[in-house]
Amino acid sequence: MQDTREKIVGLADHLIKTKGFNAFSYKDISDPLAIKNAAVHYYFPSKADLGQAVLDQEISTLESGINSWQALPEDQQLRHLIASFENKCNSHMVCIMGSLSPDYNTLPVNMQERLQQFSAAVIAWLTGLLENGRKKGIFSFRGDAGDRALIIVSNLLASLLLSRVIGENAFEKISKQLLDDIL
Amino acid sequence: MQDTREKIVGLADHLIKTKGFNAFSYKDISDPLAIKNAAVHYYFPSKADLGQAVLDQEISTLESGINSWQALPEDQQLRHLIASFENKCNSHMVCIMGSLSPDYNTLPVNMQERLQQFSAAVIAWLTGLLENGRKKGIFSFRGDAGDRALIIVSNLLASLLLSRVIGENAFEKISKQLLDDIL
DNA sequence: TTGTTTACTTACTAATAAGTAAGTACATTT
DNA sequence: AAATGTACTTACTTATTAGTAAGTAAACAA
Repeated sequence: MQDTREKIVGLADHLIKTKGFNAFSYKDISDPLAIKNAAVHYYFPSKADLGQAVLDQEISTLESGINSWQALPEDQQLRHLIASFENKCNSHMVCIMGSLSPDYNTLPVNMQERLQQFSAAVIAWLTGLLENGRKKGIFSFRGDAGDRALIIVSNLLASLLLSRVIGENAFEKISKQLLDDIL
Repeated sequence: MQDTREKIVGLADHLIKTKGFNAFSYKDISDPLAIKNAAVHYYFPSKADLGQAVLDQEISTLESGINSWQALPEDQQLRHLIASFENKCNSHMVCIMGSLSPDYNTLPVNMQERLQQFSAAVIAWLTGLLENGRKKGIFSFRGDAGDRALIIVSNLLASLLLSRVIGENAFEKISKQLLDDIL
């Protein structure tokens, strides 16, 4: 069954977002699935392979999300992005970038590359979104759209981290201000 | 000598900011100091004790920094804060909050408490700074000063994380926009 | 001078980590 | 019916981890 493979990747994704890549082991995956750790190694010989699979899934999930919002007005697309972060906040997760970037120096090279790919994709999409939205008069902000995209990504990422420590209203406050600043 | 103790805390602080709390071991500290791992355990019986010492030092360093800027105009104080993050960026470090918050769920309780203390101290100080600066006409921004403080902390924290992945100019761009938004 | 404290080292233990080699049960293909 | 592939398990190895108990050499105190 391809089912087990998907369950492993899903669990690994969740573990990265709750405990961090260096803080989970194959046992954390094999136990809940009621299989042996060697079964996880059967699908993903090394932890680097598993990490890469998680990032590949994150990238394709992002791309399909972006695609499905394509026809919506720019502010609605931005709200969808923010809503996806709100979901993570409510289930006490951080985003993949927020989890993996502090550990960046300790990650295998293949994971570093995918993480760069992921962040480049988010920023490129958001930059275009802001630019188009500004042209249409939906958004209003000063300065370069790329810089504004960076600010928004930066705030969403950090809001999940801060929510862990100072409580969940950190996310609300930050995301509200973010929208207020450009609408 | 108290010297060794301080060197241990200093090294641990650096390791947390470069590799993360769960990714360094006592060997990473004992080797460069040319002592045995048991010598580290002599000063800090458990890793939780060492982590607490690092956070206590971070808190007192923060407080003495804040104190030394007290007499300066508010924008100068903010620039000092930003400069301290720029230093971290240049030496390829993230801040203590940026490193520890993704691992928050895996941290011992004493470290969770100190991390809350640390973030509360930063935000309380920055909130007061922004409020005073706005009264004097040095800063100009909409909304609650506490929310704005959250945004600034959030951006500074995340800019160091993003710099790791997408390059160092992420920090420049974000910090520049931050100042532009309120000056 | 004797005893005690300080700052370690030596030499471990127990637990957990990632990873592997060989075997097995079942399904599918030839 | 025989051979092969799939999805695992059993049973390990090797490395690393946090942590500890007991010893030691030098400094200091009574």
